[in-house]
Amino acid sequence: MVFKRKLDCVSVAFDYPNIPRAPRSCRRKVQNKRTDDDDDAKMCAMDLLASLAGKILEEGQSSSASSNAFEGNAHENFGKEVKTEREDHDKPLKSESSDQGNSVSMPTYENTSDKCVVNSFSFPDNDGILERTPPMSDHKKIHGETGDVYVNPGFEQREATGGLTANTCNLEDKAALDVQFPKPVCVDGDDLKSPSCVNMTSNGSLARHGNHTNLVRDDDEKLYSSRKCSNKFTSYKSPAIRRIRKSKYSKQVSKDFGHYRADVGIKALYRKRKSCYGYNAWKHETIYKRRRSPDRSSVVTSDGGLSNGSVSKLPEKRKSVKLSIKSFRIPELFIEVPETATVGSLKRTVMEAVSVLLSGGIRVGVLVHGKKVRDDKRTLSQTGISSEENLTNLGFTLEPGGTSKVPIPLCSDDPVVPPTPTELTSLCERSAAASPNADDVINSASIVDNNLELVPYQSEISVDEPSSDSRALVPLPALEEVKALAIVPLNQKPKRTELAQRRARRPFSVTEVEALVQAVEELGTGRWRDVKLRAFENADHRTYVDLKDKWKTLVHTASISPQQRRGEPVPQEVLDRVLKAYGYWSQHQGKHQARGAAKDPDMNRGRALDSGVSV
DNA sequence: GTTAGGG
DNA sequence: CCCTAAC
Repeated sequence: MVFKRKLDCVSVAFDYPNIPRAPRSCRRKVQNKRTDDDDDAKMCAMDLLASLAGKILEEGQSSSASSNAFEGNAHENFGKEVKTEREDHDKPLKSESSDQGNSVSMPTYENTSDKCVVNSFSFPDNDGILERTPPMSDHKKIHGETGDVYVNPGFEQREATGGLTANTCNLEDKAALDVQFPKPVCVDGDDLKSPSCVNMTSNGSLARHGNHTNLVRDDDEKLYSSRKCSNKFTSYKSPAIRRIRKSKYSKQVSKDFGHYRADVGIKALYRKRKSCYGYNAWKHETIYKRRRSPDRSSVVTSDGGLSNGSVSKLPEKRKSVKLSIKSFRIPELFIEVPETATVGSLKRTVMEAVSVLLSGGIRVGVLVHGKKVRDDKRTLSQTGISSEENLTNLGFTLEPGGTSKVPIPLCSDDPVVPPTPTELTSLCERSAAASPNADDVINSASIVDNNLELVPYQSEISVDEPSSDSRALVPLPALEEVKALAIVPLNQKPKRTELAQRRARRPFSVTEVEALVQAVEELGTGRWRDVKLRAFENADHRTYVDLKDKWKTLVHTASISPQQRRGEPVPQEVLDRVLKAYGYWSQHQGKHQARGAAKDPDMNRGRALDSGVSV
């Protein structure tokens, strides 16, 4: 190996104390003994470590204050909130989750809980700028043996009344609900940039409050992945989502789920990236975000501060189409709450469902005369959308999932066989015009009043596990399947909302890296627990797995050209030590560690022998 | 609970 | 950073 060869001709700059690998059960004791040891060198090491720890702490504080903005109080508070809730959930959920494993029916839930199907959120026309579009479709109610199935055919335009309209809602049964957002999402002002490219950009107002960013970002993410997944998809820019104004609900989202959403969003990103990028995809997070920026600027617009402002200045190259969206029909959300649940808890449950839906990424479908427009490359005029036309024939759908989402009709043939990556890619493209039946199904099992556990599957599954997409996309028409969907988590390991959270990324500082390298030099690469105890004992956020992972990346970093390295540059000297130690310990690993260290002429000569430890 | 390795 | 098999 390169490393080894290098190792042979490089003089050793550090000592390798001969620390025998003790049985795990005694290692902690050994560690303690070592600490008490009078050995000068070790004391020096401890001093060094102490100072290092100080630096680390210092750095940690400053970095968390400056760079990790989203780890702030909200983060902490949210975690606490979740934790509190979890405690309430845990017990009942345990039995639930274990039961849910593979069984197909859970009569208990049928009997004890009420289910609602949330079909659409609409936005009151509060700005007077919205134009009406007529209903494009309706609920289709399919009657079954034990319940009703609401098949959501897609877009539905709702009268905007500003309140909660429960047209068919009956809390004693599954019910179809129309839920309206207090504030609208408006779309208008599209420019046609080229005849062959539907490049919708927005030029309208922007949300004045913070909450819009999430949605915009999600949209962006989705957009990005779409592109990644399909080269043919390049002409699709984005629907112009102009504004999402803060509301009671959105505030709630922001407050209660802001962090969650952000996190899940990242997770979703990660998963999507992973499926696209493969190995070490998480490394691309930063780049990914950077890359998205240009798109964002074309989506978010002018009057709120996030905009680029360029859109509205675009000269009229041709006739533009102005339209407004008054309400989106959302994918169905199955919600299950007990009769004893409060209205507040119901709200929260819907909230969560929506949050999950959004966090999983959403996609916009376009309907013209009630028909899905599947070809994203067609121009608006080619599609029959023009200023001359009566735009009341134009409709939109909000569909769950990003690009990994496979529309139901496309995978209904065999819902068990996961799509191959190739299939996914091709489906991604088509998914832009996905069936409105690609409903999002969310099962919410209720435990105690005010404590509703949300078990999202589809949106999360679709993002987290592309391979299980097809399962998540089992069509709804058959009642049995609906029951299964509503009651049995589709993925083997249901991911609770809490579990969907990902630890914040915390790049290692050079100081930390040095401490790590130091420890590995001394302890080897197979004793991460000891490494942790030695060099990161007080760094709670660094687990030994983290250290192991960091070492892995360090070795990789050290073996690539400096140009390919990212993040805070690690001094070459440190990287050299990494390679050296890597080479050494890969040569003297396992049970031969101690002996190898003692025998190696370049490393630590005599030291191991001095320690008197033998294997 | 740790380690190792793939994702 | 996550997940999990293997120990």
